[in-house]
Amino acid sequence: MNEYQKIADLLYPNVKDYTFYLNKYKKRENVKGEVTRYAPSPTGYMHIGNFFQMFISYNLAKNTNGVFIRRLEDTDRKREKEGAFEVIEMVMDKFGIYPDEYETLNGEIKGYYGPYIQTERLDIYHSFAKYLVSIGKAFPCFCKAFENKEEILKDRETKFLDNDATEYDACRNLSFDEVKKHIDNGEKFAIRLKTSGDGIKRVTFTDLIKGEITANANAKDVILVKSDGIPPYTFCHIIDDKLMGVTTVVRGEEYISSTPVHLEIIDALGFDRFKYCHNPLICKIPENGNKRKISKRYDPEADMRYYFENGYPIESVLEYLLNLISSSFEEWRRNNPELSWKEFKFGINDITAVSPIFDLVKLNDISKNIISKMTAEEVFNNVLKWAKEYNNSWYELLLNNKDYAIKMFNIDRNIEKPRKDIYKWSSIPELYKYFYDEFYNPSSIEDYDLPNNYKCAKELLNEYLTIFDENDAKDTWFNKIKELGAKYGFAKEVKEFKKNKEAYIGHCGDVCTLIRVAVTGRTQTPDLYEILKLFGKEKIKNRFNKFYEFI
RNA sequence: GGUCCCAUGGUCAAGUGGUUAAGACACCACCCUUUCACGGUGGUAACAGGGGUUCGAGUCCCCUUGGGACUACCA
Repeated sequence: MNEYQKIADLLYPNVKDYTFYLNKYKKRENVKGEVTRYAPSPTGYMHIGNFFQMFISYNLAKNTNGVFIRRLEDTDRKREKEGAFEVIEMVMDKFGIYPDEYETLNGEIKGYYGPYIQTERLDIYHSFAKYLVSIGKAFPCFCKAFENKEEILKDRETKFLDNDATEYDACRNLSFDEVKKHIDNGEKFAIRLKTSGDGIKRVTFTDLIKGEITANANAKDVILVKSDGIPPYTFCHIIDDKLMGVTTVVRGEEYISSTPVHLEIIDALGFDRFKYCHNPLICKIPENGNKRKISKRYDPEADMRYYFENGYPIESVLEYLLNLISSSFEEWRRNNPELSWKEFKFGINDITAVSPIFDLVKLNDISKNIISKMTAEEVFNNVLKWAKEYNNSWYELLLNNKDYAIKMFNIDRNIEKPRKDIYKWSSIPELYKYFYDEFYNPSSIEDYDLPNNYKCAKELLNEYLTIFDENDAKDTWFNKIKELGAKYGFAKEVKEFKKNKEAYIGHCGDVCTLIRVAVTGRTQTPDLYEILKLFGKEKIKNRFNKFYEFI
């Protein structure tokens, strides 16, 4: 037994040989497509950039008939945020993105390559750490870690000053006896990689989005296992990805610069390298004009829960993201207006290399189109679902008279050119409240900027009530309005009015506006004919009477 | 400081050596029109700068500039 093996045994006396795990987790024989994973750490509530990356990963697996894994990377106990993983589970669930393999916090496991929670895999990591020590590619370190971020920042400043390309640790050449002395003292140890980097060597790897990247090879004795016995992301993701048979690592482009470290570890372990796909980061442009990563601290839309609270249909968010991921999505959508986004297959080459700027206006536009294609029933169900969680009074209101609500949502819908004014469910109350008597709230007629017609408003409206028939066809209905208006001095045709403005007090459109205002309290509403039909004579009469108080 | 990534209108973008430099969103105008929408037509608006290579450069190379990421016993 050589010196390295003796140290390894001293450090990890009771650990299985790493080959045990290599044998236990067999290669996936029947999977031809890409095996990808989403590996969130529960350090914050789900961020849109995080979701973006997850969504790319998911699609890559789906589009190639591969496997999509969700793995919880909970190795940073200090930064762990309670409830964060539950939010991730909830968000994925609501968006209908189901991993093929996963583990939930209440212990439900799906897949043969688990556990899928990293803190449940510590023995595995220790085996591989022991192996690296035993072949002299890693070593125990007894130095003191930095306590906080300030210390790190301060240390960084001095490092920048001398710009040393290599960073070898003081403990890298400890003998067995020296190690034993520390251990016997009861000191805790971390494991560091004994880098073969010299600050001159370079590495090249291929990124599926950016192409070939050449960078400085790692030349730091990086931490493989922290002194609390838990490895950092750097080490465990490699072992997990290997054992779980991951083929392509999809992650944010902030990881490009740490890839050389990962490569050295992979090589040291004797694994095959993975394919990499570093996706761009979603950005914002704040006041100062400089692009920056979208952040939950400043941008409410960065938190995925924003879309639930505001009631965006999940398809809207997904399609917007697809639009950012692949430039060919929009054209595909135009050519396939009826298909689900799930039918859209994009290649990895379609993914843009540029960090896109998040555009809420564009998202809203996509959302308007999606909602305009829904049936009234679908709208009703969606609004109801939203209201149940975020607007109790509207939940009651809608549920109270479902038929009425559906008829209301059906106005200007299910036609060739449907109305497109809803992009999120939370705007429904403001948009539709006047359909309910308790919210019918007209103000003084002068406030509506009508032509002079308010002088005869009451008589006209009263007479309209006598001729209104909810069974009239639209043409008949409109003709009646024209005739009635003519009696009071309104032009029957707009063109006629424009030609000879002096002869009339307004035109038939003005009569409509008056009726519209009287019955809804607004100058802007969907189709008036449909509204009147839905309301019926009695309701119209009541509203007219209330409106008279403001004349 | 160092390393890496990125660079076409306000935004998303097409473009793979020869184009009048697409399209979408937003904006503006007009048309349609009972309001608002929808729809239609048109418009404003871009290859960051400088050098090369080439008969020819948005496209290839170099430099500059600008922006971003990383540089932890975080991920």
